[in-house]
Amino acid sequence: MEYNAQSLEKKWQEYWTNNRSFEPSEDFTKEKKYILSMFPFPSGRLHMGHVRNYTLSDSFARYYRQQGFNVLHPIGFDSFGMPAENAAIKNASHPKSWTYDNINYMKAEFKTLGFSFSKERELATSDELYTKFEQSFIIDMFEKGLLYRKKGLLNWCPHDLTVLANEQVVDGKCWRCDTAIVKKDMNQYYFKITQYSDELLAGLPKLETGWPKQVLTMQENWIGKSNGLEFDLFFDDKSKNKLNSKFESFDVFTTRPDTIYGVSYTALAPEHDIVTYMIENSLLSQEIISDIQKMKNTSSIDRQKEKLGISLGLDVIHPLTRKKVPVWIANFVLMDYGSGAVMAVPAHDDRDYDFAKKYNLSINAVIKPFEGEAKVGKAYTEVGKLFNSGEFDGMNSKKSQYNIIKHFEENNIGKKTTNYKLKDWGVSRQRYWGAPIPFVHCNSCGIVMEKKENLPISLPDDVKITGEGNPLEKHPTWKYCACPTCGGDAVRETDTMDTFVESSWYFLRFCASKQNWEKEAFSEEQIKYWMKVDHYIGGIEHAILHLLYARFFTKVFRDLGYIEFDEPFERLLTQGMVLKDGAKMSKSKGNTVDPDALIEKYGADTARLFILFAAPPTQELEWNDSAVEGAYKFIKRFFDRSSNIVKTDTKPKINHSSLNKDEKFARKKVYEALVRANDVYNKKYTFNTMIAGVMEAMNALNTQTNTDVWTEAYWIIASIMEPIIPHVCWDISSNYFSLNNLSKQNVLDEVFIEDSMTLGVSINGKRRCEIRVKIDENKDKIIELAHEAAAKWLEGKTIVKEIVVPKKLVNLVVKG
RNA sequence: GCGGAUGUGGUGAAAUUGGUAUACACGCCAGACUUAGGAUCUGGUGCCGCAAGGCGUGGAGGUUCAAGUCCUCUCAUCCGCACCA
Repeated sequence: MEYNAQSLEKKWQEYWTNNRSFEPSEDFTKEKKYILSMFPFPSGRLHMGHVRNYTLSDSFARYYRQQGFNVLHPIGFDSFGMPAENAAIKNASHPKSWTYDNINYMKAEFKTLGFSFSKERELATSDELYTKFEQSFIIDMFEKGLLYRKKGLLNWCPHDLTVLANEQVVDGKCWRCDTAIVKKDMNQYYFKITQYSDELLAGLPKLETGWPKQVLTMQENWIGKSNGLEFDLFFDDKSKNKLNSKFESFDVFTTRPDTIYGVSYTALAPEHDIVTYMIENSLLSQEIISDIQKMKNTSSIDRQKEKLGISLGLDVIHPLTRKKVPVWIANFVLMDYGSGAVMAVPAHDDRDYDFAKKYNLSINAVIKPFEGEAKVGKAYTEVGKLFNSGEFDGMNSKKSQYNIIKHFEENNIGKKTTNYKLKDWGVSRQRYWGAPIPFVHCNSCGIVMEKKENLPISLPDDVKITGEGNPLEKHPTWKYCACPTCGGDAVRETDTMDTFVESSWYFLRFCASKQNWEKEAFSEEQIKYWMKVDHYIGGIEHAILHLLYARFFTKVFRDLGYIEFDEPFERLLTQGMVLKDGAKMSKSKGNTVDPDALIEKYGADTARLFILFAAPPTQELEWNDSAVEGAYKFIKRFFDRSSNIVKTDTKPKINHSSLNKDEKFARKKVYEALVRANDVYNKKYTFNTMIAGVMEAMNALNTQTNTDVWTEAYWIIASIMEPIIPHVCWDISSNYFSLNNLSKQNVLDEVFIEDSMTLGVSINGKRRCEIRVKIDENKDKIIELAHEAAAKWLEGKTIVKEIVVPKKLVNLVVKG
């Protein structure tokens, strides 16, 4: 029979659908696995990154089904978000129809790829039922004080009168009309994620067994906990007068109190209150004011590229030396970290050093190395010995931090403080295609929560997305409503929510079976059974934000009493990007590979096999058309050679000792592949080497003709390859084994027993030859054999050392 | 700029974590079969060299009997930087 991927795959896809093969059981006494891949934004068509993501999760899901687990492997769509509006602007379409058309198309694509998703739990986050519960949670969080309103700086296009996302700002200009953007201070909603800073940080070590270390490190750095000293710097009288006595001092935070005597200037963020006051009261020249404006309108990343400063003509008094210290504005001082002001020690901080050099400010060293001298021409940032530091002279700089903080505290001029880089999470979006924030602004009651029975607050359908203004704000009627508290005239909040909110709890929603979706977000019983997610698979680009937000929501839901665990994801697998010609696949570069075309030509199994074989999942994947061809040929060979096997409902029993050398070797290779397969799902995720193992087994099988060996091999290989190339494996398994082999496979140790082995022989670490020895050969005999084999290289030399590494090699160290 | 990663044949990659570098595959070369081959099968293939041998894991040093793996410095590429998802 000829291998025909298209008809074979279609046949099994229909079979799986008709048999509801992948719907989880409601029998909660069975052992479960919850396999989740990050759900996609419905951009229109699947791209290779998606194929990689879902091939990985599908392999896990299928593997655990074979192992007898009750598997939940759901899928949905993260369907709110800006691209739907961008498409609407571009094609004069409606975000809703664009989104749901895309979803339908992509669902069909999932089917052709043979992904074993539970179709009955499919959801889109833009569904009203999803919005309903999300809004309800938002209200809960508001009541708990975890959601609040404050001013925040946004990118504002003065021409389109709209807020721009960072990606819509190109070189400081609006992407649509090229107008220079300005930063605008607007009221926005924030989640108080900082209330959980410590817990989010403390939870990281518990994830060490299941999460990649790099992700934990990135999150740790992102939360950015640091201990240090906080103190006030007081203006001298002259400066105080300049400021009309409005400000006495400002607050600074430092993680290096040991360098306090080295302070030679201080720097404020351009957004600092004092700067704002000086601008508003014309205490600075027009020229300086416009420089400050320019600085403020520069993105935080661009600001760090070139250090810029502006002298304010003010001085503060050093808290210990009582000397005058000039006050500057510096573009690298961030308003939202610490107090937006720093003490600068150019002698011992790289940034401060560059800045001082540029503006010719003094550099006062106060720490020197324990031995020798510090390098000239750069900041000395290492630990050392204090000098020029008053009573602290001679102390170890690291240890002096404690003493200096103590000194500040005893004299009541400063205190020990902990700071975090983590900021509260701004969730307001001034856009249409998102979940409305369920609040109402009432003239008499102020900001009022919507009543839960009125949820969901749905979006109006009759809008035109033009890219100008906020569509909900502009809508003629939508925002007008009665106050839920007093019944008086009120207006709805027109901000919608960040789409990261939806993706912060979708994994909980998946636990609920569809018949209860109207009634509740999820049930306690279902959550208890399915959570946590056993394997979570997605792109490394989500290492920080999405994963941190999902962890935050989990802790909040716990504190709201909805769930009983602290962390949502037991194990995390972060996949690398899919590249072509060394670059990320993108439409603009024209280097995309269309999954549909690939499936049409070779079938889904080929696409899946190539993707898992070409690189380990955590690494970048370089696309290669001829390697895809190779994957296809392997499957075809695998299918063709199934003609060597005989029909059976049970695995053949083989007497290993009666086999010849080639047969034994083939069997050993097959079982080696099985051992590797089990390792993949449990710890290593190295599908590529597991597949290589199967290929080795196939090559070895081909050197012998024993039908039992062939049959046993296919019984096992069709089982371990089924998670990867399911269609062809189901076909073979149903043709020959009544599908009985698609189940847990046991390793037979007897096939690994050998009586001799090969050892490498090295001279001075350089491999020269090899010897064959009995498995339990003693050391002296091994050395003797090594001497014989390496005689040529030992001539005229003296052996100074002989190293035997059991089961590996012999190294002879020679001289002369 | 800050934080995180990656770098091994012509190509994608492997190496049980300090122990025979290049498994498996692509490509290439040769052969077989064939009217034909962009099908299939068999064999070969790190680089230099006729050979002996030498060299070889981005680069430069170091530790070790032994380094792709550990240390120091350095270069290049990629991811994230809070309104892309």
